[in-house]
Amino acid sequence: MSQHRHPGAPGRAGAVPALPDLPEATVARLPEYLRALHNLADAGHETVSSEGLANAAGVNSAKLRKDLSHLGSYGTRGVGYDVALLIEQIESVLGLTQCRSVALVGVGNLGHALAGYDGFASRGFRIAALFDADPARVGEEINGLVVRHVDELPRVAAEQLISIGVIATPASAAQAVADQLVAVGVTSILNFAPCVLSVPEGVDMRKVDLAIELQILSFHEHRKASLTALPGTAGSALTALPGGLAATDTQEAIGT
Amino acid sequence: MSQHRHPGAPGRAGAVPALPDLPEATVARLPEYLRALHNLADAGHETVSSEGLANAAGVNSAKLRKDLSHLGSYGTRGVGYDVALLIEQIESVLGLTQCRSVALVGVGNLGHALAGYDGFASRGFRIAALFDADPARVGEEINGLVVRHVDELPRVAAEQLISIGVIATPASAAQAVADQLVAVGVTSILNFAPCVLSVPEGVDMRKVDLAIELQILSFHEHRKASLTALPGTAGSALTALPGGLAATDTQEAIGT
DNA sequence: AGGCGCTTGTGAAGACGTGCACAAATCGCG
DNA sequence: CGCGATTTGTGCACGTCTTCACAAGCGCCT
Ligand SMILES: NC(=O)c1ccc[n+]([C@@H]2O[C@H](COP(=O)([O-])OP(=O)(O)OC[C@H]3O[C@@H](n4cnc5c(N)ncnc54)[C@H](O)[C@@H]3O)[C@@H](O)[C@H]2O)c1
Ligand SMILES: NC(=O)c1ccc[n+]([C@@H]2O[C@H](COP(=O)([O-])OP(=O)(O)OC[C@H]3O[C@@H](n4cnc5c(N)ncnc54)[C@H](O)[C@@H]3O)[C@@H](O)[C@H]2O)c1
Repeated sequence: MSQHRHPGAPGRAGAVPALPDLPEATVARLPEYLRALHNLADAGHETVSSEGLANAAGVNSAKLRKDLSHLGSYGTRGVGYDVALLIEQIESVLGLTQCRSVALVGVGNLGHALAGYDGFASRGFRIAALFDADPARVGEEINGLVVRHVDELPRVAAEQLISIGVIATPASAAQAVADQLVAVGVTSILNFAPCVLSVPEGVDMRKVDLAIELQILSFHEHRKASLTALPGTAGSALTALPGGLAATDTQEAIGT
Repeated sequence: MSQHRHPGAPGRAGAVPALPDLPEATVARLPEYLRALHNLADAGHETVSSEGLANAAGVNSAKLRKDLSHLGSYGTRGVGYDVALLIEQIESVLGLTQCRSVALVGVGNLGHALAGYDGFASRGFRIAALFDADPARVGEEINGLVVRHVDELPRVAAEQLISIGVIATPASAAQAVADQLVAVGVTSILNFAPCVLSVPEGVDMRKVDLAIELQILSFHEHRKASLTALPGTAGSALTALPGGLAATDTQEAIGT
C-alpha cells in the first residue's frame, strides 16, 4: 500500500494541530483504543496504564505505547494515561470533534440495516441523506429520514456538506454511484458492494466485503483440518473448554 | 500479529495438497483474485495475463504474480494464466471445494440483512441455522429458515457440522455467544459487534466494524482538510472530474 | 529452424510493522 | 529528602510485505 503518502505535500500542517503523519497501522487502531477508553470512562476510571488499555483493546502493550507516542500523547510515567484527556486527543486526531455527515446510497436489504443503526450517531456520525434509484423506494421514511432519488444527490450535496459516502447498491451500480459521489465533491467512500472501484487520486476508498472475510476463515478452517489429519501433537482444538470461560490472553487473526 | 504461525506444527501437511504455508497478506487477496477471475470467465476469457488480472483485482501485477507463485500456480510464460484452472486452484487452496455451513447468531437489524443476502450461497457458503435469544423472534421464518432459540445451539450443531459462526448480537452479548459457539466446536468466528472477543488458541476470529471504517475515513478527511488550508500546490481534490469517467489507475487506502 | 516479442517467476532491496528490553521519569512513602 | 516501585517512551533487531528489475521460458511468425 503506497497510498496516503501524497507526494509533494510538505510535512507541516496548516495551523494549530501539526499533524504528525501517523503510520496507517496506527490510525487503524486508534478507533479501538477510543472505544476501550470510553468503556473505561463509563466504568469510572480516571487513569489507565498502557497494560490495562492494551488488554481492553486486545493488543500488545508495547504497540499501544508506540502508537500513542506517535501522536505526541502525554502519559505520566509511573501512573499511566489520563482517560478523559486521551479520549480528547484521539478524537481530535481522528477529526471527530466535528460531526460528520454521511450519505447512504442504496437503501435495500443492507441499506435498511445501516440506516437504522445507532452506532453511527454514538460516534459522531450523522446520516444526512438516503438515496436509491428505485422509484418504489423513493419517499419511504426510515428512522426519520426520507429516501430521495439518487438524481437529487447534487442538489442535496449543495445544501449540506457531505463528508463520507456509503455505497450499498449492487456491484453493477457501484462504480456509477462512486463517480456520482466524487462528482459532487465527496472525498471519502465506504463501499459494501463486492467489486473494485476506481476513484481519482485524493479520494479515499475503503471496502467491507463479507464474502472475503468468510473465505479467509474458510482457508484457515481448511488448513486446520488438514493439520489435524495426522500429526502426533495437539488435536485439542476440537475439544470444548472446561467451563464457559474463554482464555483471556489469546486473540487470533485480525487481518485488519 | 504473531498469529497463524502455530508453534509446534511441522511444515508438512497431511496427504495430497501439501499446503505451502501462505503469507497472510496473500490469503487475504486470493478471494479478490477469485472474484475477478469469475468475472473474466463469465465474460468469455480463457486466459488472462498477470497485468490483466491485477487490473481487474485492483492490485500491482508484481504482487499478483508473487501471490500466485506462492501456491505453486502454473501460468504459461508468454501467454498468461488459464482462467478456469486458476479458479480451480484458488478454490482448492481456500477450501471452497466443499460447501461450508454458517450459523448466524443474532437476527436483529443487521442479522436480517445477512440472512437474506444471496452473496453467501454464490460463494459456497450455506446459512445452516439462525439463532436469537429474544422469544419474540424465535419461530420467525426468514428466507426459508426458521429462527431458533440460542439454547438449541448444541443440539443443532450436533446434527450438522458448523464451519463458521457469525455474531450479530449487541456487543454486551457477544462474548457469551462466542463462548457458546466455541463450546459446540466452532473454530472460526466472524464478529460484527463492536467489541474485542477472547477466544482460545486454535479458534480464528475476524471482525467487521463499521464505526472503525468511518473513523479511519474521518481521519483522512481531517488530514486532507488541514493540508488544503495553506499549501501553494494542488487543491485539485475538490474539483469534479471532467466527464463521469474515473481514472483507472489509482485506488486508495485498502487497510485490509 | 531460428528469432522475436511477450509474459511469468523470482532474487534482492527497501519500506513498514512488531515486540523486546531498558533507561528515564514520576509518584508515594517512610 | 531519598528510595523503591511503577510505568512510560524508545532504540534496536527481527520478521513481513511490497516493489523493482530481469533472466528464463513460451509461442508465433517468417
Ligand atoms: N445484504 C447483506 O447482508 C450484504 C452483505 C455484504 C454485502 N452486501 C452487498 O451490499 C450491496 C447491497 O446489498 P443488498 O442486500 O442491500 O441488495 P439489495 O438489492 O437489497 O439493495 C440494493 C439497493 O440499491 C438500489 N440501487 C440499485 N442501483 C442503484 C443506483 N444506481 N443508485 C442508487 N441505488 C441503487 C436498489 O434499488 C436497491 O434498493 C450488494 O452489493 C451486496 O453484495 C450485502
Ligand atoms: N445494523 C447495522 O447496520 C450494524 C452495523 C455494524 C455493526 N452492527 C453491530 O451488529 C450488532 C447487531 O446490530 P443490530 O442493529 O442488528 O442490533 P439489533 O438490536 O437489531 O439486533 C440484535 C439481536 O441480537 C439478539 N440477541 C441479543 N442477545 C442475544 C444472545 N445472547 N444470543 C442471541 N441473540 C441475542 C437480539 O434479540 C436482537 O434480535 C450490534 O453489535 C451492532 O453494533 C450493526
